[in-house]
Amino acid sequence: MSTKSKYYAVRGMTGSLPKENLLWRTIEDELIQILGSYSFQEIRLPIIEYSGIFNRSIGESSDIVQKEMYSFTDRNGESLTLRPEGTAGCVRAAIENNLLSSSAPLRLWYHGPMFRYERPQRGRQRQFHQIGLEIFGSDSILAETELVVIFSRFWSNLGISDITLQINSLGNQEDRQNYIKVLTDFFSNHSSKLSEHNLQKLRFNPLRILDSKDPEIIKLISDAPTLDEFISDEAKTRFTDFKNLLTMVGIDFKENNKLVRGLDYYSDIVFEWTTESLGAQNAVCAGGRYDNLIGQLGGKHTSAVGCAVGLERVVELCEQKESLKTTRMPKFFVLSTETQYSKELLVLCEKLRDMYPKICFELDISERSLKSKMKKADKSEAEAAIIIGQQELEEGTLTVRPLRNSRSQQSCKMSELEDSLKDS
RNA sequence: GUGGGCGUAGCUCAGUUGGUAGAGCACAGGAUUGUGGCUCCUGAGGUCGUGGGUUCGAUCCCCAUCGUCCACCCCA
Repeated sequence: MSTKSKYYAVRGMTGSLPKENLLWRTIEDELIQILGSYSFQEIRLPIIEYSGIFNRSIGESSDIVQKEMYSFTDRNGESLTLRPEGTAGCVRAAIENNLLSSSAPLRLWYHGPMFRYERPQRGRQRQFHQIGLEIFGSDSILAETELVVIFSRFWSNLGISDITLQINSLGNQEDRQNYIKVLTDFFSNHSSKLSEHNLQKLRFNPLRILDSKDPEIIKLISDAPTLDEFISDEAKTRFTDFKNLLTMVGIDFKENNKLVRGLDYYSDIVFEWTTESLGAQNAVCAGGRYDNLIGQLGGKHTSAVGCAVGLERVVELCEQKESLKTTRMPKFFVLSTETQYSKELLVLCEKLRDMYPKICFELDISERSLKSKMKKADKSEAEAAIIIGQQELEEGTLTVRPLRNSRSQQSCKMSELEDSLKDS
C-alpha cells in the first residue's frame, strides 16, 4: 500500500465496489423474489444484541462464542455483541413480539451483515453478508424440504450447477447424548492421537472432531462408531421420509454422517450445500432443525428450521461461472458541444426524465472538449449519445448518435427519443 | 490464534549479482477546432509499503513493523 492514505478499512471488512454491486443486487433480488413466491416475509433485525443471546443459543463451547464475537460493553455497562449469525436475533424478535402465538407456521427471512473475528481468507471476511430463512411452528419435514427446494431453485436460476446437497440426521437430544458418550469413550482411548485442540473439543463437544480435515484424524474416525447407529427409530423414520421427499421433488443429495453443525442449537435433520469451486470455504448455504432453541431462549416450545446463505460466496460463484445476466436501465449520455450550453442541458435532462422515467440520462458535467465528452459517452456504456449544440437548441431537436451499432446519427424530437432505442 | 507466499505507476507485472527504475493496459492532450471505438504522436505518475540496520551508496542484503493473499482452524 502506498503512503497516500493513512486510513485503512478494518481488516476483513471491505465493503463492495460499484462494479460488483450490480451482480450483488441481481443475486439478492433473485432470492428475495423467490422467497416472496414461497410466502416468506421479511423481518429486519438489529445488528447488535445482548451478548447473552448468542452465548445461550450458539453455545458457550462453540468457536464462535469462545473467540470470534465482537463483544463490547456499552456506556450502561451492558455486554453487547455484533451479531455473528442471524437465527438467535430472529428467534428473540419472534418471541418478544409474540409472532409465535399464531397457529400457522411462520416463514421469515432477513438480510444483512454478520461479524466474526476470524483470520480473513478466500470466502471468509470478518464482516460478511447472509440471507437467512426461518420457519417457526412446523414439525413436518416439509419445512426442511421447503428450505432445500428454495435453494435448489435459486442455484438453478443463477446458473450454478456444481453444488452438492449434503444431509445428515443428528437425532434427537437423547440419541445424541448416547452417541456422544460412546464417541467420547472412543476418542479417549485414542487420546494420544489427538491434538491439544481436539482434546479440548473432546471435553466440550466431541461431535466436532468428526469435522476434522486432518488426515490422521480422518483415518481414526473411519473406525469410530457412527451417529446413525444411535439415532432413534423416530429420527430415522424422519430422515428416511426426508430423503424420499427430496427424491420426489428431484433433488440429488449426498448423505454425510460426519456432517455436524458448529452451532449447538441444531438437532435432527441438518444440511449443507457445498461446492468445490471456492477453495477451503466450501459451504455456501447451511442449516437444519433446531426445535429446542425457542424454548431455551424463553419462548413457548416451538419447533423450528432455518438456514442461511453466504452471499459473498454466491457472488464469487456467479463471477466464476459468468452465468448470470445482469441488466440495467437503458441509458443515454447527454452532452453539449460547448460548455456554455451545459445549463440548458440540465433543464433538458429534467424534461427528458419527466417523459421517460425508466431511462437513464447521464448528464455530462465534465466541461471538457467535445472529443473527450464523446469518449466518456463511449465508456459510460450508454446505448447512445444525445448531442446538443447551437443548432439543436435553435431547432428544438436532439441529435442522437448510436454508440453500440453502426447506425448513423439522427436528429429527432424529444417525443421520438424512445424509438431510437427500439432500433438498436 | 498458528503456518507459508507476496507488497515496484491507477491496474497487471518486469528489473537492478547494491550505483535512486521500465513495459503493457488504463489516464490526459494532439493528429481530426460539432463527434467515441481503430491507428499514429506526445504527456503526466513512483521518496520501489513503513521504520531501523549493514554500506561510500539500499528498491535489492538483514531485522522489525504494517498491509494483503492462501492454508490450518472455524464456518455461510
